[in-house]
Amino acid sequence: MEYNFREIEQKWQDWWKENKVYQVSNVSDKPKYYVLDMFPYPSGVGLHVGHPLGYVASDIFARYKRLKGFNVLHPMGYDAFGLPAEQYAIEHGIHPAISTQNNINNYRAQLDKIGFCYDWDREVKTCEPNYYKWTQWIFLQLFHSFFNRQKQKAESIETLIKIFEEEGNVHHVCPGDATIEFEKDEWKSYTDEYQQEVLMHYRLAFCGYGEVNWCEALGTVLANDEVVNGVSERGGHPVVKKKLRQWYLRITEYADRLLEGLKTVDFSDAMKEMQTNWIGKSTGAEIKFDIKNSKFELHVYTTRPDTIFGVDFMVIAPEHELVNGITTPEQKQAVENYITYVKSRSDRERQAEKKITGCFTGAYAINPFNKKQIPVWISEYVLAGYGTGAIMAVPCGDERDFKFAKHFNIPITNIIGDYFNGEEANATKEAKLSNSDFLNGIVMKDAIDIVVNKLVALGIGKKKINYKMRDAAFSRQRYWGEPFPIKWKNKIAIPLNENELPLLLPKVDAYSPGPEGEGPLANIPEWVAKELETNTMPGYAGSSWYFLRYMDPHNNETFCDRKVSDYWNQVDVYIGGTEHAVGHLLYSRMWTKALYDLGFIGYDEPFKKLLNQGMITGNSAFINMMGFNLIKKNQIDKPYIHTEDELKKIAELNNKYQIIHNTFLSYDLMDSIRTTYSKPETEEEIKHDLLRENVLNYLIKPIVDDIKKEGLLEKVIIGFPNYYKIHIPIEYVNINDEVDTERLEKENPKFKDAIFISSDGKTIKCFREVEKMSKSKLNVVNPNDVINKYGSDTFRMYEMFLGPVEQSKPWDTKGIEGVHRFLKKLWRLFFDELKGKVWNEEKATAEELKVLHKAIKKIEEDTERFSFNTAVSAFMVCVNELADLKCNKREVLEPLLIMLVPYAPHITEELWKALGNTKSILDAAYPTFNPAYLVESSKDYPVSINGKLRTNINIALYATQEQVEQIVLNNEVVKKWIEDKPVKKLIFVKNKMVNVVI
RNA sequence: GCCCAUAUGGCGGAAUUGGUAGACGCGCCAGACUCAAAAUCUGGUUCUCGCAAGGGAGUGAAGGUUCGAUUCCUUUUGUGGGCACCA
Repeated sequence: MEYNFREIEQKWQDWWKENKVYQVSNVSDKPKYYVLDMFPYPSGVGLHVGHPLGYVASDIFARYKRLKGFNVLHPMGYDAFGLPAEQYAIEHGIHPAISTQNNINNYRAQLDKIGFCYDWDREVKTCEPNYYKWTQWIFLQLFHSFFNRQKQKAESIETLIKIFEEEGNVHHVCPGDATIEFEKDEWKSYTDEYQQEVLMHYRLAFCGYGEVNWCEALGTVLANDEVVNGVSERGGHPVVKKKLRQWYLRITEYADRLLEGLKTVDFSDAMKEMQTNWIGKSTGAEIKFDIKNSKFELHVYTTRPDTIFGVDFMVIAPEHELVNGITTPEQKQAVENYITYVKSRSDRERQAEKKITGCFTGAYAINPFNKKQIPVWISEYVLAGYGTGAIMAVPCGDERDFKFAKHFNIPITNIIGDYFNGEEANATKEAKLSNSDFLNGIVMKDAIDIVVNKLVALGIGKKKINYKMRDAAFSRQRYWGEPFPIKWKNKIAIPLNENELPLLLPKVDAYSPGPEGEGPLANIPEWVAKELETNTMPGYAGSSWYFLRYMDPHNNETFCDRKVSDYWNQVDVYIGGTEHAVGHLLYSRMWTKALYDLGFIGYDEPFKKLLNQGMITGNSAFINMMGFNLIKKNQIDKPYIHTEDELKKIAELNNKYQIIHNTFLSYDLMDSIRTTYSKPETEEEIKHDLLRENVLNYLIKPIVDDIKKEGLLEKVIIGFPNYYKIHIPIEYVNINDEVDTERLEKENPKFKDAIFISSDGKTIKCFREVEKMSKSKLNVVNPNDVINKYGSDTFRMYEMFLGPVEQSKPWDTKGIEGVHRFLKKLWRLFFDELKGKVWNEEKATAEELKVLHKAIKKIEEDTERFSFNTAVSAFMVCVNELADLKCNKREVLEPLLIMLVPYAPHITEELWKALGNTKSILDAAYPTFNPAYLVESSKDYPVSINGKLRTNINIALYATQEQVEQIVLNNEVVKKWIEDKPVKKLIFVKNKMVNVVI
C-alpha cells in the first residue's frame, strides 16, 4: 500500500465537509478559544504561496487547541471593498461586485485545497449589504458620540447637548477647535445650524476638510501609491494637493487609551513600539510669538522650551494659514513660487528630501523674553499637520535646523557652550545654558520647567501634550465602498435612522469620478436628488470590526449579540502581517474601545495576542541583455560638426541599439564578457578572450553594418556595452537555473523569435534574486501547483518548515522533497509496499517510549510558542528514530498521529482510521507528556579550557562540584592542556558544561 | 529622512534563560540494491592546515562586558517592511 495523497486528501476533505466537522457552536461546556486570521483582500491574481503561511500557522494552532479540548472559533472571510476592483471596473467595464465575487470564488477554491478547518458557515464579506449595514450602523454610533475627556470615554452626543444647556462648554474643551468657548445661554441662543457645527467639532465621526492628491488630468483623487515622483502612475500627469470635504474619525481622542491598552495586550515589542511611535505622544510647550509690525501671532510647539534663547529663525509650513498674512510684498513672489513647488510634493518626499530648500517670508517674530527679532521662513520639512505647523529653529541643538542655517547663512547662537563645536548640532539636555539670559548656568533638562512656568505666568505660552497621530481620514472619493448613512440638508449632516439601513450602494454602469473631485456617486441623479453623501468609506471600515461579526454572522437584529460576544470575548490569537501595524490594528483597537464605551461589548481590546507572520518572498529569475551607445566622434577627439541629418540618424541608431532587443545572453557568459585580460597568458585566459571577442563581434556586427549603411563610419564610435537584466517567468526555469528556451519562445509572445546566446551553444542560464512575490515580477508560485504535485499535507508542513513564521523568507521548492519524504517515511511505519500492514499491537520498549515522549515534550512546547519549523523537525527526528528502532507499535504510533493532526490532517485521519478507529481523529485527546521516560543518570559534559572546547567527559548527574573537579582535572586531555599551569578557577554548571580557567 | 525588523555552511534554517555553533531538511560526494532508472537504504559533508592523530579560524563589520557571547552593550554596513487614500 502506497501513500496516495491525492486520493486520501480528497476523500477526507469531502468527508469533513459532509459531516460538518468544522461547524462551531456558540454554546459549549468547553473553554472557548478564538483563533483569527487577517482576512484577505481578494485580488484578481489569486493566492500565492506567501498568503497561506499565516493561515497554515493559525490552522495548526486552532486544530491543536481543539485537540486540547477547547471550543475553537476559527473563521474566514473577505475584505471585499477596495480600490483595485474599482480600477479593474474602469478598465474592463465589469462591475466590482462581479469581479470581486469571481475573485472570492477563486480564493475559496484555493483555500479549500489546503484543508483548513474554517467554519465556512460564518464567512463574512464586507461588501455585502447584510454586513455593511452594521458597518454603517457603527458609523452612526460614532457620529452620535463624543469623547468625554473627563471620563476618558465615549458618550452619547445627547449627554453633551445636556451639558451645553446646563453649563456651556467650559468643562469640555472643543477638540476640533479649541477657540470655541461658550456659556449655557450662548449655546441656547445659537442657530440650529451653528449648534450642529459646534457638535460636529465634538463627534467621534465628523466632517471636515483635508488635502488629497488631486490629478486634474484624470479628474480624480489618487492614492499615495498611485503617485510616483509627483506624477500619476497611470499616464504621468501632474498631481497637486487639493482640499476636499472629508469624513474623519477622532482617533486622537483615544491616543492615551490606545497607549495604555498596549500594556494589556500580548503584541511583540516591535509592534508596540511602532504603534507608540505612530501615536507619538510628547510633552512640551506651546509658545506665542508676536510678529513684528503685524497683528498676527505665531504659535509654536516645542519639546525643548529650554532652548528658547537659541532660536535663530522660525520655520513654518508652506501651507500655514499665516503665510499669506505675514509675507512682505518684496518676498511675495518668491514665497508663491516656493509654495507652488511644495504643492507638487508628497509628505514623504518632503521629509526624505536631503536638499535644503526654503524661502524667507520677510517677516520677523519677536522672542518674548529678549525681544530679539527672528526671521520667519517657510520650508517643506515642516509639515502643517504636526504640532502647530511651525517650529522654532535652534541650529546649535538640532541637526536639521543647523543645516538649514548653514545653507541660508543664518547666524547661529550657541547656548550650550563647549557642547557645540560649530561643525554639527548637539541635541544634548545635559549642557549648562549660556547666552540664555535668566537661564544662564542652568542645566537644560532643569530649565524646561522653569521656562514653561514663566511662559504661563506671562500668559505667552502653556504646557502642552502633543500627538503625532492625526485624526483618521475616513472617506474616499470612490464608488466601491460603504455609502455613508448621511444626508445633507442646508449644509447640515443628517444621519439616517437605523431602520433605513443598510443604505445600499447603487448599481452604476460607469465609475468615473464626479464633478469637483467628488466620488462617482455624485454622477447618479437619484442619489444626488436625495442629497445623500457622495463619499464612501475607506477600506479599513469593514475590517475594523469584522472579528465581532464572525461570532454572530447571521444576526439581523444587531451587529453581534452581547451574550455571544461575551462568550467568545477577545480574539485569543490574531495572525497577520506587520504591514498592518499602524493602520488596521490601530483602527480596530479604536472601534473596539468606542463600542466598549458605548456598552455594546464587554472588552476594550480586540486582540489578546498578536502574531506577525513574515512574507514569503519570490525567487525571481533574470536573464541578461546588452546594448551599445553610439558616441559622436567630436565628443572624443577633434571637433567635428555633425549635420542635422547625421544627428538624427545617430539618434535613431542609438534608439535601436541602446538595448539589443530580442537577444538574450546566458548568465554564465556575463562574467566572461565583463572581464578582460590585458595580457592573456594561460590557455584558459586565451580561450576566455576569444569567447568574449566572438560574442561582442556577433553583437556589434549589425551595428557596424548600419553605421556603414548610414554613412556614419568616420563620425561615430561604439561605446562600452550597457548591461541589462529582465525578468523571465520562473515556470520556464529549472532547478539548476537553466531556461527552457524552446517552451519560452513558443508560449510567451515577449520571447517570440528570440535569440539566445550561450557559451556552449546549448544551455541558457539565468540568475536569481529574491524579491517580493508579485505578478509583475513573474515570480508567483500558486499553492495549487505545489499541492497537485505533493499534496496539501506536504505543502502545509513545508510552509512551516521553511523557517520561523514571523520571518520573511524566500520561497524555494527545492526543499519540499524532504518534507514529502518524511510523510512517506511515516506511512511506511504503518504500511509496507510489499508486505502491506506492518503496524502491530506489541508492547513498546522503554527506548521507544523515550523517543515518543521526547517528541511530545518538544512538539507541544514548540506548538505553544508558535515555533512550527522546529516542531516539524522534531517530527522528523521522531520518525527517523522510530524507523531506526523498527518500531511499528500502535502504542507509540497512535499518540504520534494525534500530535501530527494540526500539521498534516489528511494523512493522520487516514492512518487513524486504518488503525481501526471509527471516530474522527480531529477530536482525539492530545497525548500527555510523562517525564519519567526521559530520566537520565549521567551526561556527556563538554569540558572547555579557557572557554575553548577540548573534550567531553561523561559524569553522573548527581556528582558534586568537588567530584566533578577531581574527575575533570584527572582527565588526560585536560591534563595535557593545563600542562603545569595553575588552575585559577573551575566553573561547573550542572547539566550544562565545565570550564577550566588557567 | 523617520520608525521597526533582520544578517549563522553551497541553500532554508537550529541553538527556548549567556554554557558543546551548524539540529532538521535541501543540495553535493561516496557506496548498497537494480540489466538500467526511479524509489529506498548506508556513510560523509562549515572553512582551513595535516596521510593521520590533532591544530587554527568561524555566526554582516569594528570595538566592549564576561571564566564563557549567535545571544548583552556601543558604533557601523547591507537587506526587508511601514510612513496616514494599496490592502
